[in-house]
Amino acid sequence: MTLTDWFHDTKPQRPAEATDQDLLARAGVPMAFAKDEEIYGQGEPADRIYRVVSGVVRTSRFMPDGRRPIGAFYHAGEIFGVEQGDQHEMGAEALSNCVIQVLSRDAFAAAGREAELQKLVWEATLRDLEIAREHLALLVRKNARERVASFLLGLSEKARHELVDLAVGRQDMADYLGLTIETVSRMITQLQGAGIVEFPTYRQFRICNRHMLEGIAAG
Amino acid sequence: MTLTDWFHDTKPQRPAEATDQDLLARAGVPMAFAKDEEIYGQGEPADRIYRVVSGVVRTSRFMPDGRRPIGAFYHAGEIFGVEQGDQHEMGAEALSNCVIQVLSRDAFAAAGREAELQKLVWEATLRDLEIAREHLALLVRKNARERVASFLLGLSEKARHELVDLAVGRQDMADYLGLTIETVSRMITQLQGAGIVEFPTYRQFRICNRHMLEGIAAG
DNA sequence: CGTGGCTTTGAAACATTTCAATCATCGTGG
DNA sequence: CCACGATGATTGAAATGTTTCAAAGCCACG
Repeated sequence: MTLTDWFHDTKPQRPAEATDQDLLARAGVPMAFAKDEEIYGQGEPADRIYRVVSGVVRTSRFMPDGRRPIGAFYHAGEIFGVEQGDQHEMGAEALSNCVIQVLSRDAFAAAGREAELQKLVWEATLRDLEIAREHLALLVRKNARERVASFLLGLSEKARHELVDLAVGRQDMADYLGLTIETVSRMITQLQGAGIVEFPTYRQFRICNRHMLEGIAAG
Repeated sequence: MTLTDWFHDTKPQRPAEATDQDLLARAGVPMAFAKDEEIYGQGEPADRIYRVVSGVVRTSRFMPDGRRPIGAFYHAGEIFGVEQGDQHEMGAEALSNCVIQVLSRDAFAAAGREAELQKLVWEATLRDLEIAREHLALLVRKNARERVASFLLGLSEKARHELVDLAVGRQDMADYLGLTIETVSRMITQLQGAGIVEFPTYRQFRICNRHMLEGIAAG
């Protein structure tokens, strides 16, 4: 599928998995990253494509004032690190121990898969835009309780087990949601008290009443 | 410049004006829209490309709950209405009386300018992403005063006169900034009281102390 | 001139942050 | 293996910022 095809395609676009995984899976090199390890830094050359095999990755950008707007979280199966320019606008770090499959852009070229590469870039950009817009809507319209509920719900949709791994600490949640640690903590306590979610440990939870959680998240 | 060229271009990408304007200016049909008129609706086929000649346009999306996250504001010279799918994810409306140059996508095809069209789509998407990210940073990290200051500053950069047209009412500002009308109003009063900006009328302003305004906007 | 829509202002209610203290958890070394 | 210390999470109380509700003011338009 070339970009032109893509462009004229009438169906709603979904991050396609099949072909991406093909090449990445065949030619990509699996690499392990430890928790908190940097996968690539802001400003480094963006000459590789990454796919999460396991673990959770976060992209974020450091601002002049020292604070850190977060781009997105990436979970197993998701592709990241694909950027429009040739240097990374945001850095990426492993939030947990991760296995990441890595493929250089040159490998695409070598394989004569330019078109596929373009498609990856395009899809990654669209996905980023969609994520940014949803995030925007969350920040504009939702209060603390709703934000936390949305966040947990979002995580649970990506997760494969009933017991969901938070992967991030409270500070990261707070940054992402535009709240303080303390507020996040209070909201979690509240949701837990209402029997809607359950936190066996600080970093993993289970949804007890999905319907209610969705009600809260919707506002 | 094809998309492949673009992709390999090393320079930081800026919404290019030259070629876009060429085709749009030559083949585009100028149309007038009255204030508050809908240019296209959410869900309508996205088969045209628009460029603002004069006036201000806003894109926004209606959410299930009735509220309205705003995509962006577009001023003279900017291109909008270009979308990845073939229907508009957001509607567009004229915030003031506008002149908009319109060109159908088919016209690009007819002119054998597919590549240019692709480039337009690509650039528009990148710009949207950049706007969304900046907006995100604003909402996550800034308080009411800083948000309003940033907004005014942003408008003034797009404007061509010292006396800047707001184009939007307080309600629109508030929606965009994630605040209430009243808070926006108070912040404006405050900035005015401090002699940083001046509002000769409700809908236009002048920056008296740009340096200070920038200081506030930065946080 | 009114009238209607938008804006400003005020006061009280509310949500969130801040600051401070306590508590849990986990890894480490005794 | 347990105790300890460090890190991160929770809780509380007061302060702050923002919203809400209500009223008054301003401007544009007929």
